[in-house]
Amino acid sequence: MSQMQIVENALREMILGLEVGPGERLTERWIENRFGASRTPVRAALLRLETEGLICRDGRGWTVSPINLAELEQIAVYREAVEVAAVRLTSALTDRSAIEIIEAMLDSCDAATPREEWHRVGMDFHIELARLSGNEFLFRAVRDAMTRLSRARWLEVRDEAALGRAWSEHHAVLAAVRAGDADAAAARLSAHIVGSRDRLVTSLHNDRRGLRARGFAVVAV
Amino acid sequence: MSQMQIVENALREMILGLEVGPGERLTERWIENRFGASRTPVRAALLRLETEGLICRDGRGWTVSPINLAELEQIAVYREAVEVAAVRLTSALTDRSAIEIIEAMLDSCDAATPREEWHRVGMDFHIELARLSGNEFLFRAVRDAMTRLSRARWLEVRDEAALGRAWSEHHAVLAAVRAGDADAAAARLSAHIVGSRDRLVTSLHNDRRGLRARGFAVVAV
DNA sequence: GATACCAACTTGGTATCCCAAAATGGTATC
DNA sequence: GATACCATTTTGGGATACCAAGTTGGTATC
Repeated sequence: MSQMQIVENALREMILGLEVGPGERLTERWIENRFGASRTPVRAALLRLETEGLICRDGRGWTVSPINLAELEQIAVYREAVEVAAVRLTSALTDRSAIEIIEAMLDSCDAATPREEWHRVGMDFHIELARLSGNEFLFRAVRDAMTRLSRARWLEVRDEAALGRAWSEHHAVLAAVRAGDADAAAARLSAHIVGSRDRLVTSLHNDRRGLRARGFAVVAV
Repeated sequence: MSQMQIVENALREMILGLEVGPGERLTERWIENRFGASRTPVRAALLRLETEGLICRDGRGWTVSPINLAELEQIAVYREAVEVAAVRLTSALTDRSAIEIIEAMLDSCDAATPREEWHRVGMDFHIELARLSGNEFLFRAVRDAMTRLSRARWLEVRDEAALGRAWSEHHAVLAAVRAGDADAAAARLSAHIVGSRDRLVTSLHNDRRGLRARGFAVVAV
């Protein structure tokens, strides 16, 4: 694997894993030393991560994108549009064998499963469902939206009750898709996304003080 | 303006203007000489254009993205999802003054207007309508989709009747938006996008031989 | 004439060097 | 003690040198 990809992936993991806090400054030289690569691949990786929205230019330098409440709400609207379109296509599929795989993925999480895994599976549910639509652009849009939401969703995952609600909503969507009922699937997914947004915004709002204390930049509306 | 942006913009114009044909190979050294920049900004520009889908990796090198029929159809589905979501938001706006600006933009095109301008205005209609929604992600999605469609739409623009149909459909959408009728606006926009896709696919199919003769790579389904 | 093989060239990937501008930190002045 | 000013350092943008892998073209062999 090329140096650029190594740096890109490692840096993405650091950002998504909150090892570098939202709002933190990044210098090309620091990354260079941190990963033992030269500036050429480092800069290529930064350009990539910028298009993913994980970092942003800060004047002449780079900053880990802050968690932006207004942006999170806009993303919810955006992902509702693309996910609903995708799930309608998926509901029309004749071959529904892949649905079982997704359901099994959901069921693989139990009380013993670490939070990190719940978090990943919760995102992959949406991504894989969109992938099934067969539309590459809807798929990418959902994947990118989930990536952008990823850091904020860490907070939601700490709420046991919210997780249970989300999981049962996931199952409800899958049931409608399996039945080929596009309208029901769309309605349930839509409700899930709106509910998910509300839970996220609420817990973010409650935790803002704590986040700032940890040095995380959280931008309000 | 930085060298990178100069190279990026100039190269984008060349690609969108079909000055370099779809499927054509690009070498970093050629671009370097063509624009008098060194490889650092050239590589940065290439990485950017790759994320826009205008160029793609071809093994170890770079290629101007071919015009891909299957991809165009997928983009139509994608943009229908995001544009309809955007126009619903736009229809809910109380301040509709910006609608007049868009309408004036459409009306600025007449028989004396060069085809290039018709093409640009036709794209900007959709982009600006999405921008009015106020949702940055829907806006970017529409803009990116139109960029990806841009080269193929050059072909449609040559058809006088198709242009007239498109323009009257644009006006119909605007009328519904101005009336605040989100459902009608959504339905009309949706029909326009589907019709636009059909016209595009048809004319592309008819012209494929001519395109190949000009050295353009056109990938079928 | 076909083919196997090799040398020269081309190309993208990487490292490194230089530069201008901006940030930093210390110091002199009030 | 606050502040204006200047030297130093740091930083990102750009240019260039080098390398390994892949391509090409020619040549020797059969």
